[in-house]
Amino acid sequence: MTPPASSGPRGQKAHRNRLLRALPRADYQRLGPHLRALSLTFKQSLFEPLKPIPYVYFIESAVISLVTKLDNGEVIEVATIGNEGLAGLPVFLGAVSSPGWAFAQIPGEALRVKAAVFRDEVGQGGGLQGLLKRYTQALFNQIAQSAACNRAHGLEQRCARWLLMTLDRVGAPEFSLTHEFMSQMLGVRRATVTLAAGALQSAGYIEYRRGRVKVVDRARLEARACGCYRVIRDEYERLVP
Amino acid sequence: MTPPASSGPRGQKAHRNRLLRALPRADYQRLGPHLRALSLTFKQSLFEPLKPIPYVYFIESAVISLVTKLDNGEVIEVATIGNEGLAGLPVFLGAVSSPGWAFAQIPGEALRVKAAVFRDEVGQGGGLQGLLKRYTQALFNQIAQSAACNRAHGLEQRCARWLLMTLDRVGAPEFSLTHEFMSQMLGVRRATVTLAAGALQSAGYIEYRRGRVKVVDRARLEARACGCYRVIRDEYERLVP
DNA sequence: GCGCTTCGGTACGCCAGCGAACATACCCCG
DNA sequence: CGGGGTATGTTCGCTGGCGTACCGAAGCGC
Repeated sequence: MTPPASSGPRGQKAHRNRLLRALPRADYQRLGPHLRALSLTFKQSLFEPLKPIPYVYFIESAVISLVTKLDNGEVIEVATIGNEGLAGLPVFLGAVSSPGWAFAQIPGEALRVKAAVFRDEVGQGGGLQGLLKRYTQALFNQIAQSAACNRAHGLEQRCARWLLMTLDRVGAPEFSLTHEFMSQMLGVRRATVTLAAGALQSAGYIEYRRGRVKVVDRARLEARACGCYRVIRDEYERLVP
Repeated sequence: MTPPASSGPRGQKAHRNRLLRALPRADYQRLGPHLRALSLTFKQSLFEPLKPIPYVYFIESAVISLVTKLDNGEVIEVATIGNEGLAGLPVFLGAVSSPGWAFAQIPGEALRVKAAVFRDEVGQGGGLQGLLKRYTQALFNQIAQSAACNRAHGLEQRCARWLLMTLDRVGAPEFSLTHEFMSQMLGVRRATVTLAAGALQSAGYIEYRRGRVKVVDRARLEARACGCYRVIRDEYERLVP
């Protein structure tokens, strides 16, 4: 299903990444030769706060967390990135580094390109430019919605939203996840996640056992989540079809 | 101090807007003739959720709130925009509209340009493109930091941060502000703001009377705020000097 | 200077989520 | 098959902020 990590790309439409698929042919032909497939392992770091961002990653099947590290050392997730997008947007936006931190939340495949090469390619104008702008807008919207959501909605709703967003990006109904990890992403205690997840489980929306979750009733899970989920998803659809 | 609202711009360096000042001369000469100065009144709306964004506003002395409207009707601020930037970024990013909502939080001057004209000008490439990308990155960072901050920090710290960010953009140590308004921006109850603001007042950092605040000890207010304030400010300095 | 509106202060009971523990259950590895 | 480590379950008291409500006071328009 996924090509071996060492092989190069074998044609635009073989990719699962939506940005690469949407790229005009001519742009892809310039960019393609610089793409290098690789597998990302759990918690593998893609770039770190205020250090130069070395590569831009087009995500195929992994799921990336974009987090902000606070003064007290706590990290909080501000966005989730999957095959709809790319990690390393600051490079597109003309920054060498950013205060954010990106790592793989779910292991999987990605294609990377050196930051300098990517910057050059973007500099050519072309279709990549516009595509990435629209993607920026969608990611922008995701973060803005999360910011509001973090303030206004209770844990159970946010928990449901988070599961759905990860679910969409993983593609499979079951994936690895501990309460501990989720608690960090959501910025709450582990014990509090246990309660919220327990509620979702006993309601019959999800099932989990020791580090694995399975969504069994997606529709009702979505009904339980806050509207933020839909707002974010719809905006992605609208901007990066 | 501010030009009459009806007059056109009288030269690039007369502007207080940092983007316009940083714009290469050639770009400014193309864009300048399309700029139209106007005064923004309190709560004047610049664009609304999912409606076409008619104008892009370069802010001179007003302060703009970018808010997200939630399903329950509540609005929460996700970013503050002042003379360091511009309202209507989705136009730059190739969107016709956005789920956000922008309005004047503090009245003042701005220069606006029709969205279509702005889009054309950006399409020319040039210096505007890169400048706006870096600005996008800075705004991006502001929102990401706010998202984390909203989750992690107590009201008093966020309150201090908010006051500082507005202060920086207003330019004057005193400005109009009610507890009620601030409570909406911060996503808390009015009564809770009264407590937090009261604490800051009795600590001697600020003074207020019926809808006006005055910051009397900026340094100590900054010490009371969370580190998010500095992270956001420094990133603006770094990207849009 | 009067009255109305708007803003701020305060109080009540309530609840989500906190911090810190400790108890259990699962699963992998030896 | 039996540890040991890791994940989950549960408890305790605590606190920040909630919803609601009422009151006083400042300012504005007349």
